[in-house]
Amino acid sequence: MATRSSRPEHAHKAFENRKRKPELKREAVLLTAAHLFLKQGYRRTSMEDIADRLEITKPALYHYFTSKDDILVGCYSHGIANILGRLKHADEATGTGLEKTRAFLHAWIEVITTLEFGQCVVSLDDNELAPAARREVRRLKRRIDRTLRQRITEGVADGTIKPCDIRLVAFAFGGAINSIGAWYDREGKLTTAEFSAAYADILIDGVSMPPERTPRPRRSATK
Amino acid sequence: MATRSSRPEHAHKAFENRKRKPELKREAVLLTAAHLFLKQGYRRTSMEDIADRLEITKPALYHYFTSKDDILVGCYSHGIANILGRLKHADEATGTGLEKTRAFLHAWIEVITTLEFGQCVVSLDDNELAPAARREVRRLKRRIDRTLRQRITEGVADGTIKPCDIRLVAFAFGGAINSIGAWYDREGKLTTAEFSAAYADILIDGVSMPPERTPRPRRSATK
Amino acid sequence: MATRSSRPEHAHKAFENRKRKPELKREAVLLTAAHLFLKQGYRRTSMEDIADRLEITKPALYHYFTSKDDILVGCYSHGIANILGRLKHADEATGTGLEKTRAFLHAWIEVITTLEFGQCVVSLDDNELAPAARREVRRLKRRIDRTLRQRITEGVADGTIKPCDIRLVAFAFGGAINSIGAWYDREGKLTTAEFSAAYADILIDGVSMPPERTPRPRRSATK
Amino acid sequence: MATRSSRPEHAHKAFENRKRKPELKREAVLLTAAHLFLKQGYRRTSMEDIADRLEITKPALYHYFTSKDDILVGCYSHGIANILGRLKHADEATGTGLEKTRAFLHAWIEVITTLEFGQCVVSLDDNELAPAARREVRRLKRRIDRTLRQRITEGVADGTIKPCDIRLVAFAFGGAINSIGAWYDREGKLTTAEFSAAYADILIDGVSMPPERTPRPRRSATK
DNA sequence: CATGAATGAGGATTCATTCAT
DNA sequence: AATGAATGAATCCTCATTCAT
Repeated sequence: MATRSSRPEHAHKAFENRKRKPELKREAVLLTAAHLFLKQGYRRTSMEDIADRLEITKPALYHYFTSKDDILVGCYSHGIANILGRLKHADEATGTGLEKTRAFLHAWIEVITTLEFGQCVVSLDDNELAPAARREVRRLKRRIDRTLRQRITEGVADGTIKPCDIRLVAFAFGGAINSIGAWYDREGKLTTAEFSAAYADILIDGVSMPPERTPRPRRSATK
Repeated sequence: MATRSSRPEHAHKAFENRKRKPELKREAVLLTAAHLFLKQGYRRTSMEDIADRLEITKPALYHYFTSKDDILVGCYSHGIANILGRLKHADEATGTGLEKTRAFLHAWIEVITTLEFGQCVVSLDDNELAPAARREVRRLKRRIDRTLRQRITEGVADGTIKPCDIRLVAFAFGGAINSIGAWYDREGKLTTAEFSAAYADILIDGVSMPPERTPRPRRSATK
Repeated sequence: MATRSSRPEHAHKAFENRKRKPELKREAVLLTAAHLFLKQGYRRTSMEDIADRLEITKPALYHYFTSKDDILVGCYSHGIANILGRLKHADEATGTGLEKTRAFLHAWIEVITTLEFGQCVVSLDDNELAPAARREVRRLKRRIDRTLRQRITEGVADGTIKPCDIRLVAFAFGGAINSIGAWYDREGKLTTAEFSAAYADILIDGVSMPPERTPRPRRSATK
Repeated sequence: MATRSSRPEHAHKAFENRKRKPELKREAVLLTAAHLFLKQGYRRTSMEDIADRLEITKPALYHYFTSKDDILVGCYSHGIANILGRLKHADEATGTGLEKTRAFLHAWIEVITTLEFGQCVVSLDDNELAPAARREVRRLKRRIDRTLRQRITEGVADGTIKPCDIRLVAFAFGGAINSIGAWYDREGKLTTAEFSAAYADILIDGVSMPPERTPRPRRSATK
């Protein structure tokens, strides 16, 4: 209990001073918690882990959050708010359904790779949440999914996207994007923007070499 | 307390008879455990949950496995063995790199959707494993990834796959496929084969409408 | 969290104004505390509960009382002072021992039903008190008991009360009266005075039908 | 954790042997818990207190009971079962309403003074219980009260009990009897039977000297 | 005076695991 | 081979109380 390791590598400075904007401290708790939840999982992260890392005591956490669940909900809320915010931007993009879909994926990928909160939304298991909170979180998640499907549907309608099983496509895109958190290295060489573009293109355009645009007729197209 | 009951809907019959191959029982434990791990997560599944579902006692589990970890490792092993087995088949397919890649994805998807063990490998958090086991599991996972990358590389080489960031493509495919477990409904309408094909095609061919193959100049290209 | 709100239905107005006699505030705290202690029990009432209800902060409570215990002691003191005060009145009544006993019970019942402080004395568990306070409280409680016994003794002496085990009678009366708090509804239909009289009569006169006043001599009274 | 005082003064021998009727152990837990609950109150009695006294570990308690609440419910059930059992006996007594009421009080007092479980029912605060358990307990408690009122009503009907406010009478009787636990000394000089009789008589017959109904002299009063 | 913040000391409960039989 | 019993080590959470401002 005495010799706890863990230097404050994070934004724990918020707790250095007693009198300080409580919002900052809430934020600091969420940031730290999000980090640990992603690294070790929700269950394996104890309130003590979080407190230790912030160099405060366990009960102090309960000053800002009523329960561990509440902290998780906080991470989700932050993440979802961010995602929806950026996604709305992307939504205002004009263009073909295909372009809008691409913009949507871009934005989504960016949130995931930029914010740990965003990653919480896609990586953490909302089964941990109490029923009420879970319902709320799922409602918001569904909203993201629904928006994506609408873009795809538009694309199919205006002929820029191939007729396809929209549900399946949305799942494939979602899965590919959500998995990013598991391996993406924030310090990698690609810039976030480059990465987002490249990743979105892979998903949208596929990888198969497009048929040569030769005059000769071909039948054996991809499928 | 609570409604622990739950009729043995699974393969617990192995325990009905006293005289029975222990191998069968080990199998039954793994099957049940895999099911619960996937449904509730490893941490939230207690040894008692597993024992209850099998209608045996907790210590009996320790007859077949030395620890909860050991059970998890068992699930992984089974899953990996299966995946590698089927993937080897797919590998023997001949054809262009593109075709081989497609066959590989097919096989992979099939394992995931068919076997709970397969799903364990991709859905469960290997952070739960002891270091040694974790290393082993990761080695095997990497093997799958490596194989996929090789197929893609072949495709790029023989011109059937567009030049692309292979690492990125492999991740996208992996993510999309591994996420299947989260939403795929074994009782759905599509047959496994149909589903695998459709899903693999989405990933490989993308969804953007291929440019018209006419000789005339085009403007409204995909991007 | 939770619905702590609860408009100040009680005498918390003492805290509305900054400049105010601290005595009033002490009183307000005690009143609120007594109410909560009786409703939820001492242990289940947290300092925060009290503070919330008064719409002040927790540390503010420590301005007026040194500890939770101290508040409880305050409730007891108030209650005992009140009880003894009223009981002295009753004591000054003249008449037979029976009449004085009846008057005593009256007064006692009235204190219990009228004052929450009075009820605290009889309903709250003095085991919660620190040893010193406990001794004091018990001394005072004993004083009440002793006074009652004296009245009864007088009644036996002057022939208005049947010879009986005085200790037992005092306990029975005490128990019946102290239990009132558990079910008595301050808003009930009986007025306090009516109720007190009726209740005291039951205790003193019993419920068995008095033997017919026939001319024949009888010895073996009720039993 | 090492030097715990508390010699096993109670029936903890049930835990001396590993293989033993679990019913005995459940019973031992309940007995010990009832004792402590009565002595220190439910809230102030920790699971560790109970475990220590039984010289077992805390989690072992959870082998026999699912929660602290469950233990309390156990005490209540035992107590209520006993009370109702004995009360049924008393109920079968024939005679006037007055006699039946007296028999009922007898029985009730006996249970209280004989069994700690019985005392739990009347002394412990059922507010501690979870809503469901509380409802059940209250239902049973009400049954006792209802039976008492019926006896009284019968007495009023057959003219052996004075017309009175039956609800009030039942409360007075209940209060006086339930308070017994607070002061009754099992080791006292009166035998339980004598005590029960005396106490019931006080309640039923009151203490006021019956009006002399003959001019002739009297000698020995009622008792 | 008053307050938001912080804390130390429990307390109930869970669970993987090990004994004794 | 299998079981009921038991345990140690957590883990979440509560609360009376004290600081720093």
